[in-house]
Amino acid sequence: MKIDKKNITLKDVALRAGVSVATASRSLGNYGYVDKETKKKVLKAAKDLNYHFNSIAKGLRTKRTHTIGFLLPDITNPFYTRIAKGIQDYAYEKGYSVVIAYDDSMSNKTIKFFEMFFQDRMEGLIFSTPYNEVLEEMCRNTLKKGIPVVSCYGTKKVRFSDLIQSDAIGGCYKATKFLFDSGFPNFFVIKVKDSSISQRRFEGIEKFYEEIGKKLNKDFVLEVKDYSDRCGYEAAKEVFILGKKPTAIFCFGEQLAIGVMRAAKDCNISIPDELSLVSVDDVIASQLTPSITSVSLPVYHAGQVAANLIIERIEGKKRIKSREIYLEERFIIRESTSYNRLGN
Amino acid sequence: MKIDKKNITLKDVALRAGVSVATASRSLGNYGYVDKETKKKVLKAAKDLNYHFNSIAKGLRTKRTHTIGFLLPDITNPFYTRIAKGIQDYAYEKGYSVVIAYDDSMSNKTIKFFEMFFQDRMEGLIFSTPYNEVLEEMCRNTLKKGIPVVSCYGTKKVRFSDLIQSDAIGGCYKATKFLFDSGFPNFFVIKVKDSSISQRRFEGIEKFYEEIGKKLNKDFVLEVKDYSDRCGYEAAKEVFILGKKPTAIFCFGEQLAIGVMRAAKDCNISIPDELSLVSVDDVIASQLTPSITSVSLPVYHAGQVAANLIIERIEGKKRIKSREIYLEERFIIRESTSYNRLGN
DNA sequence: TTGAAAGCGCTAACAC
DNA sequence: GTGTTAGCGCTTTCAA
Repeated sequence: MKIDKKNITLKDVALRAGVSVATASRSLGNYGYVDKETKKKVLKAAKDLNYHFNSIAKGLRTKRTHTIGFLLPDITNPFYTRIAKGIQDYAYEKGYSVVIAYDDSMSNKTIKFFEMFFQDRMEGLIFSTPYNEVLEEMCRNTLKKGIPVVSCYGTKKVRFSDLIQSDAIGGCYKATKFLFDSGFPNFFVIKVKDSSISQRRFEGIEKFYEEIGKKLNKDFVLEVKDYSDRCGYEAAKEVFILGKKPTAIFCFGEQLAIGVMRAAKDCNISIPDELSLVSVDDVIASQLTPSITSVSLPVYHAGQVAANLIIERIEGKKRIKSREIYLEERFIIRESTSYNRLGN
Repeated sequence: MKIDKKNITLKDVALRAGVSVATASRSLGNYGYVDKETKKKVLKAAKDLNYHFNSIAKGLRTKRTHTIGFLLPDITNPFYTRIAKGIQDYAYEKGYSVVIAYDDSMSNKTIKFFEMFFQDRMEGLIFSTPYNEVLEEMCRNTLKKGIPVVSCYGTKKVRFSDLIQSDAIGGCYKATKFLFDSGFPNFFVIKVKDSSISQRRFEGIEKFYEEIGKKLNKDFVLEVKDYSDRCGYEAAKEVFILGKKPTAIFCFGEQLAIGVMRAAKDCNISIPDELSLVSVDDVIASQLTPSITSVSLPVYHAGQVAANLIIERIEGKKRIKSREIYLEERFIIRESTSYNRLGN
């Protein structure tokens, strides 16, 4: 295997084309005045030499990197990588590359990310992570340097240029209406304690009940510790064992619903024949058997919006005021729900 | 919001610390001879000024970027992002950052990636993508420039420095033995036509049969077009409708197995009571109900190995010969399989 | 329309 | 131990 000795630079290209580096630069960079023929010569020389542009050098000179950093909590979770895809697809289109990093919710990794973020002179920050103190401080730093920050389904409790959130209230309102119309006015809810998003989801349910002038029975609300399948399993199992026989359960997270499915299986309760199940998130809901009727978040679209907002700011069309955008959630009916004629 | 006017450079730090840029550089870079006290002064000055090192400039000067590119087909698939995580975790430890890109199996995106790869002067390439012509050409280019290339569960049909593959034969051997010992000597297989990995998996089955001196009944081998859940569904459904009543099915891909579960549900066949199901990949197998007994690939570990190999080469401990590493697959017994006393 | 030359922020000889 | 200085490869005045 032969290895190219020396890096080909603009100078080499210019030499071969018989022009100056300035002209070569203008030809390759598509700017300034260059004679058509000259340009053609330069392009040919570059191709002949197998020249690869050095964007490091360009970056040093122009102080631009066309790079956006995206921080997410867990790279193996499709919920976040779908956001990442939305961001990248949009950013690439606009000539930006995006560096994806995850911090596994560990602040030492968050610190490492920001070190890299600043050292590599990234031009914008998008994050989908929950609150932590390092993030808060770093977002402040970032903004102070004039670099825009967008929270995309991330925490609301730090400084940012723009924020994208889910219209959780609207989504759960739809789900509630569906359950009600399907004959399950007394469905159970599994929500997470001390979770602000769970709280907002709950407001969606309350809103519906308010509108129809009924009261929600607090006995049907189950509060669990976190969004894990284990919590869903334990909560459901307890209900089943106590013989409460719910006809429908609404979970505020997909993993919770997966736990409920397992509990139902254990107790020989058939979904959807004996129990209707509704979930939120829609990450693998469609792949399960039965597939789960879900409130679906437009994560890919959210990523695109985030990229759009940040590039808009990077390119200077920045409005002073920060924006908060709430993206609508869809409600998708699948196999895990049925119609209940009895209405109990 | 106040915005920092000017970028703080090494010069500023040196000025404030009352030393030369060289000394400042030595202090911040931890190399060469620097007096302890001097170093302390420089560090303080840097902190005071909120100095952020400019790795673009460093890169230009040293011609090193400490960056590895990782190309995968689909960023929303946890199979690949677990590899990515393995790579990043290892690389970060060694002071490298990794740029993750996906090409959605579209060669124009592959081209874009390599443009970026060369322009940004990345020092190593890892890919998990299947064969395509652009990839082949670009890998050749990359190697010619002296940049190492590692295929991590990617195609074997291009030039590379090192290759990591799965011991598909061994994994399927284990699964076959399990099915046999569980009383299912006549299980059905769903494999994919024209897939080299499916072919190797099949060899694992044949190997077992050879050892016990029996012949595999070809009637039990189902060949489908691709690895989609749809193909799994259709193949299984047809078998069920024909009344063949298999007692066990072994799928060479998780999505195939998901399709089989759906078909079984449709036909009122209970898993595992009436049908045992074994799968390969282990991406969401543990989250399904019932959870699927699976051949599990050590993807995270594979990523770490890939990162290790490439960094070894980048740092010059390169052996001439290219290596091929086959990583063992585990076999995990879950709920989708039972024991068959009848043995038919 | 093209070229000469300065300089982006850093490192690494080399001199002191 | 520390400072001086010449570039790394590119863009961008400015002058021709």
